[in-house]
Formats: sequence, structure tokens, C-alpha cells
Amino acid sequence: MVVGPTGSGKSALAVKLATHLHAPIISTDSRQVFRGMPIGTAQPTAEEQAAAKHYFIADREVEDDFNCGKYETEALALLEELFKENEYVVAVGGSGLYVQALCEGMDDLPDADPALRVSLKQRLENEGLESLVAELRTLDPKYTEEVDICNPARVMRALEVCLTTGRPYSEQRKGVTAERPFHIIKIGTDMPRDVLYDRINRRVDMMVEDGLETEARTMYPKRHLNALQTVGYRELFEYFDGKCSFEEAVELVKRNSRRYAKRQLTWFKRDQQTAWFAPSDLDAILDYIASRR
RNA sequence: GGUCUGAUGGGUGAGUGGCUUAGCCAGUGGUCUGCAAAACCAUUUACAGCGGUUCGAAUCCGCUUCAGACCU
Repeated sequence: MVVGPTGSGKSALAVKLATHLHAPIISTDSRQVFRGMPIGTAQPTAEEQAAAKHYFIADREVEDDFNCGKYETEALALLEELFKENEYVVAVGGSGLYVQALCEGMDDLPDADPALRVSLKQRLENEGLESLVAELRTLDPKYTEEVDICNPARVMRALEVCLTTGRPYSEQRKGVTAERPFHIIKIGTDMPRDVLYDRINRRVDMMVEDGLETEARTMYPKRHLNALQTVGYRELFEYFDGKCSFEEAVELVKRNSRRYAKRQLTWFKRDQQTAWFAPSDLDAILDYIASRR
């Protein structure tokens, strides 16, 4: 399992590891799964995909529902197949929650009911967050104490679970780490912050050169889909709407990519099982894997 | 050489004697169980230098340094 912030060289490292270990690659990325956005989500290049078999890359449409729960189910089924023929499988991706779903598993909670979600969103707009918090307090006082009640997304999700199951959310949150039928070695790629940010900035420039604007323009009619709530697209949509200049949009893509990288680091650094390496230090990483097998 | 204007935290930019720190941005730290590249929380005491006036100076006065404008 290779984790790390965006732009830290995970994909390239994964291909090297896959080559050395004769392993296929399974992506743990919430956005690279979609077709039509190869540039903005920095999907593996054609050469990289030729060098190793990749899964969960551009294998569904942006209209398709996808989330960490579905990912867990699909990925586990795929891994069962892959481990029949491979000693190793390389997982790589920057979506912390998806990594957690794959490695630790999710509790058995219901998917979102789209209609309920829409109505909760409307209530949020009309009645305000306080109203939702008040209802959650009656349905699940325990969780209301724990949850960040300033965060609409969390409050709405908790309400959603309470309302669809008829039981308190906190009762169903087990937080138990699932047993997996395979051994997981977690490797993190990192580098000094200023170097990382410089790489991110330059990568955004390269995306622009490679045609990010055209790609975003194609996706513009679908901008309200969750798959397009993505750094690199949202900012360009603002430009298409005339809210800012192209140059400003590109600067925002860089800034938001840096912030995303920072959030990824806070998430991944928390996992004590992850060993951190410079992405170029392949020998040390292979030694580490050999020592942990 | 002279006159005038200005010098505020990483950037921008308000503040004209006390009423803790303007604000914004960048940055930084954090939260995280089905929208997660999402959503959210927290956060940085600076007033060019030296001296003076004052109970008290970023704010008033003087000198110095620097920058800009104008004059000769």
C-alpha cells in the first residue's frame, strides 16, 4: 500500500514496485476511477499502464455512483481474484478514506438515499444547521456530543443514517478494524514541504500545457456531479462562468492542490503503521518490503 | 544640494495618542466511517532605526537610513 500527498511520486513508485514484484496495481483514488478526466486527476500515463496492469483507473463514468463503501466491496472482490495468481499486489492512492476502507474496513452502514440527501440539503438551506443539529440531538444525543456540529456534512450524514435505519448512528459505529486475508505493508512517500509544493505547482503548469482547459470544458455540463467536485475542475468552471481570469483560476488550482496535499499528510501521518520514504529511494523501500513480508 | 511624500507581520492593507491582536490573502497545525480531490475547526502581537515629549507613542517632535516625486 503506497500512500502520500498528491504530486509526491506515488504513481511512478507504484509502477517500479509492480515491476520488481511482478504485481498488478490497484488504485486507491476516489477520482482517478472516472473516465474523461485523465489530465486533471493525474491518472497513470499510457506508458505506466503498459508497464503494469492497473485497476480502478478510468473504469466508470462520472455519472456513476461511487463511494468508499462501494470501493471496499469491489476492491476486496478484485483482490481475492488477483491474489490467486499474484504473490504481491501494489495498492496506490491518495484518498485517505478509501485507503482506510480497503485496509481497515467500514462499518455496515447504509448508502445514502439520494432523495433524503436532497431534502436534508434543503432543510440546511431553509432552516439552518441548528435545526439539523437539534433533530440529531433527539435521535442520537451521544453522537451529537462527539460530532463536529459546525460541519454540515457530518451532521447530515449522521441524520441520514439515523433516519434510514431507525437507530442511532453512534450505535452502529463500531470502529472495529477488519481482518484481511492478506498482509498489508504501508509505505508513504514524502519530501520537504517546499520541494513538494514546487512539484505540485509545476505539475499544474504541465496539466495546463497538456490540455486541462479542454478537458474541463468537456466536463463543464456535468459540473454538478460529485466526480467534478475536484481540484483542477472547480476552479476552471469558475473561469468559464466569468468569475475570474484564466491565470487566477490556475493559481487557485495550485493553491488548492497544495492544501489538498497538506490535508493528505495530516491524514496519513496519523497512521503509525506507515513507513515514510523519499519516493526515489527504491532500494530502501524494497529492503523494507522484504523485511516485512 | 533643496522641498515634499512615504516606510506597518511572508504578502496586501486599515488604523492618527490608551479601549489585546484591524481585515483579507498566503502559510501553518488539526478533525475525519458511504459526496472525502469533499466538508469542517484552529492559528501567526507587526508597526524602518535611534532619541525625545507623555502616566501612556504604530500614532506627536527631532535626527538617521531607505524609497519615490518634484525643484535647482
